[in-house]
Amino acid sequence: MRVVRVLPDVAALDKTFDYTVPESWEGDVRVGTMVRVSLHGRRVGGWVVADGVTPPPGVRLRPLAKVTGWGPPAPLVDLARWAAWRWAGPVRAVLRSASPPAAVRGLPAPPGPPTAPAALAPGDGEGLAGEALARQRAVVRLPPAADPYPFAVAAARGGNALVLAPSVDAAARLGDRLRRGGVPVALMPRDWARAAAGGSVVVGARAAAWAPLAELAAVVVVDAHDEAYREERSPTWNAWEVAAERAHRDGVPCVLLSACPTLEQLAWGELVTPSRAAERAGWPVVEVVDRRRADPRTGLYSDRLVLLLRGGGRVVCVLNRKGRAQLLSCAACGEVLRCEHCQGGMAQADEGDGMRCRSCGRARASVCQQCGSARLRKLRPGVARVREELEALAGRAVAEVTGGTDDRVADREPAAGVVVGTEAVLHRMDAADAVVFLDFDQELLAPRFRAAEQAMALLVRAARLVGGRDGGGRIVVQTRVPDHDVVRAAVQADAGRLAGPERARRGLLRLPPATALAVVSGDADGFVAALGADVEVMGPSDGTWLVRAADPTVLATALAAVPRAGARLRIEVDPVRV
DNA sequence: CGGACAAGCTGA
DNA sequence: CAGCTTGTCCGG
Repeated sequence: MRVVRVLPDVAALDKTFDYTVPESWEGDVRVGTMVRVSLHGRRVGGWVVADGVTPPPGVRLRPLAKVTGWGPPAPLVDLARWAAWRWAGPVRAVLRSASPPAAVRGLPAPPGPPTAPAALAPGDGEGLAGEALARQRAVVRLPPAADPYPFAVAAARGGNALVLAPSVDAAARLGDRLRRGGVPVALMPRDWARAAAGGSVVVGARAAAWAPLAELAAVVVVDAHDEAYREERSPTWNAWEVAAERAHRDGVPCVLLSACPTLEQLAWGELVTPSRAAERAGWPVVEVVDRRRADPRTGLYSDRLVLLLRGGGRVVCVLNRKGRAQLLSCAACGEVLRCEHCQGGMAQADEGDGMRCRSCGRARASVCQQCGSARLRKLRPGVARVREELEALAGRAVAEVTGGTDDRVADREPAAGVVVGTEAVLHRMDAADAVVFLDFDQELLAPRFRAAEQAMALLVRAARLVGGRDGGGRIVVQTRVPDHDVVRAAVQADAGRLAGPERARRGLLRLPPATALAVVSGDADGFVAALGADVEVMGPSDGTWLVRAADPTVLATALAAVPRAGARLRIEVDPVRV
């Protein structure tokens, strides 16, 4: 009797169980197949994770209850195990990402060969693509305005390529272009079955790293630095790393494209750069407005900004602060307004005249706790307030975009207009004549160890809206730190200038990639206490511990060595912020 | 996870 | 001691 091992899709049950395979389903069951089984009197879904196993003696086996359909192919089941180890989470969660969104009962016939060899604009990055694909691990520092398309086409020529883009939208656009170019495309997750059938280039966002391709030919990751590639839920796997591991296992090239590759990525692969002239041409002009000597009363509004606002054209202003004012002071005595309960800073309430504590959320009237004056000064105005002030300065309508606005601004705003928003505005718009970072220091000096890389990524996003140097668009950066490595790298259109100093800083502070980190929270006292000597445990502070190891392998091994039976804890490996 | 079952608590 | 809550164990 054939026996398979099944991992049930049941939360908090990371255990496998053996079942017999009824003869009528012989051919439908293999490693990865999605099944239903009876477990403790109920029917649950799960994956076949091993075939032809010898069950432990003394258990009465039950037959599989149902074959739901196709699931991740065997090598991906193995890769899922690796990812679960690498990011210290349940295999089940990873297998879910690797499974089709709806039951797949059969695969379509693979498409024929490409209808037309995908055409490329001559010289348009094709040389660089060839150069990159000739390596097993390449990081191409592709400037913001350069087109990733030639890389996708070049990868597709070799057979079943996997192309990842940071958003579903970006993936769909790239997929459309490939399809128009005559390349058969499977867009994940919609075309899961077509991807599994082979013969197509598979294009998709984060979860497409788990696309069911057989005989992978090459991997291309577009905008590989993008944090959208990181899964937020535990296990916090990163799609570029999963795709890279996959390519490595299959012995095929993996190419990461990014205008600002992360230090992890630079450590992983071989850097391929375009010519200095090409990289320069791919960045817009970046203007620095030095605010060190600025009158504090002019606040966020430099003469340069006013000139741009009045000049017509589409101007996008970025300020990463929501609401009206995030910090207030008394105009009479100068005291900063603080919460009477927790001493946290008070923010202006979104509606009405009151204030709300940013830490504990308690509300109170807008009156100075020191002198009772009701005349307040806004120390940190938010987007809502800034919109009103920009409108007054510009003499034309200013639209506000926040995380809540979900449609694309391009669809409803005139071609020339002023838009202000949090960084979400950079995702909601396609084009602009200028992007102004009203307070870039907030990004540069943010208390997160990846702040510099994240700030650089914002500049890259902004550069996408305004285009390359010859298009005439520009980025304006208002800052009191004009000599910051990020600012200099962007001004000189040379992302490489950031890497060296940033790597040195991280090394000094023993932060990734010099070390590997995990944040452990929840019911974790026992867990962290049992961790081995090759990791360093700090904390707890605020109920979370920080675990540090020499590298990701040591970290994963140490975390995997401690049993977690029943403990309700969360482990975030490679945290974005610590 | 969720069902089964045992041990512990309460009120008459 | 029935009736209920709470805790622990276990699944093929």
